[in-house]
Amino acid sequence: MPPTIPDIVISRLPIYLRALTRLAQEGQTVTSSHELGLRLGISSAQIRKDLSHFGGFGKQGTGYQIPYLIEQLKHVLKVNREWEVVLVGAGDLGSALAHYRGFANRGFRIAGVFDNAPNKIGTQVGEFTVESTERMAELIRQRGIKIAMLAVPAEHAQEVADALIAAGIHGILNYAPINLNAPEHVRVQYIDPVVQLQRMTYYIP
Amino acid sequence: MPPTIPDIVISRLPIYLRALTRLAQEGQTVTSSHELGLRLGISSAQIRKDLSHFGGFGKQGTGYQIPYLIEQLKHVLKVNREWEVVLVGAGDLGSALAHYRGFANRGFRIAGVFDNAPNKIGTQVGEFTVESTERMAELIRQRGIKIAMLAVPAEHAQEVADALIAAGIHGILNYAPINLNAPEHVRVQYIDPVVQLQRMTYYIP
DNA sequence: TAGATTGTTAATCGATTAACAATC
DNA sequence: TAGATTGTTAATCGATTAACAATC
Repeated sequence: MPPTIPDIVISRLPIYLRALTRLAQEGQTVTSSHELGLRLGISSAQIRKDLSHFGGFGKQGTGYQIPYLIEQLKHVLKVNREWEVVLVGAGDLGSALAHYRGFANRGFRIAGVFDNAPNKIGTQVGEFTVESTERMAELIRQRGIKIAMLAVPAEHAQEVADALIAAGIHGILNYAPINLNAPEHVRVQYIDPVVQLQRMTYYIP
Repeated sequence: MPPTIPDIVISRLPIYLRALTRLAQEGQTVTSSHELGLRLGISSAQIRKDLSHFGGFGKQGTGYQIPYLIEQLKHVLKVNREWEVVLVGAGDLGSALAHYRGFANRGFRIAGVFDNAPNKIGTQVGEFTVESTERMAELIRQRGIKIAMLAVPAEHAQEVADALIAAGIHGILNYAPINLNAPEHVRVQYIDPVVQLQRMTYYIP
């Protein structure tokens, strides 16, 4: 059995991947743990240690080939393929997410947008026609979709989450400002701008 | 000199505050570290330890008075007052943030929306008229604003951040998918949905 | 070769948990 | 009083860092 990788290590890999992709865009082909660490405010030892969980991706004396390391990290994170995701909630935030062009080249594609408000159903958001939440489970099952983005009001987040999980969803990116209860096998990630803001004010004189 | 509180403790306080506020909304007036921990998937010992950094807020045998604990946490996090924030970037995401009604009752108020695109300047987003980024520093200095939300394309994020910092900003909530370099005294928090999604795919079979 | 940088080991540091006296 | 729960101490656990042999 492969050893379990600490979750905190996994959580840093997308940050490395993002920085490496940017370095590549800037035309750089090689980097070192030291340089990457400087950019990210992380120690070079930590970067080397994190990467060493998955194999030796670098060369002594020269460092890491950026395109190669990008491929390896994508492979580890399983984003060397495209994941379809459903988006639930077609309000301001859902609409912004539906329009966002940054998912495609990083491994994700919105496969459908759902809302239960009668005045939303049938309307167009970006390239999507908003569908009734009643048809949500159907699409998820049909296409084997594993990931959902949840942009509904806090009052409805738990019930929608329950429906998503029942339909086979394994990961929820929750924009509602509320904690979700979910079974062990479902990963929930949270995005709440106010929580982030409140994490800053403590430090501001 | 007061002892330094670990950053990881501070980062959990907004989560506690959010859950307590919800409990209060549900009409509950008292809770325990055990109950709160169950809701959040955190051990009761950790919650008690975290809170004990700031004082004894509970009573043996009965637990915590929710309204009192809420007030105390707001005080610790300095959100028992209103912080003005500037929003830079009036695209889809900036527009969604400008419309978001969830800032006001949690300690934050958008004081101005800025963009440098000529076709955006002067337009209305929610209750705001988009202003040129040239007038940004003026407002920040005038009103002593300390916090900014950054919703501009990655290519411009660093230069805008530099301008914000020069104008006196101490905290940046960065929605651009790029790491920002900032001096020691500036707190930067990141919101990148793709990073969150990539943190889930590793675990999904 | 000399310089640079990796991958890894051991040491250090810090965070979480368990346990319990105090007490409501 | 008996039961419940806090705040805190000490033990455990896990993550980060320092250091360096290996080697490009």
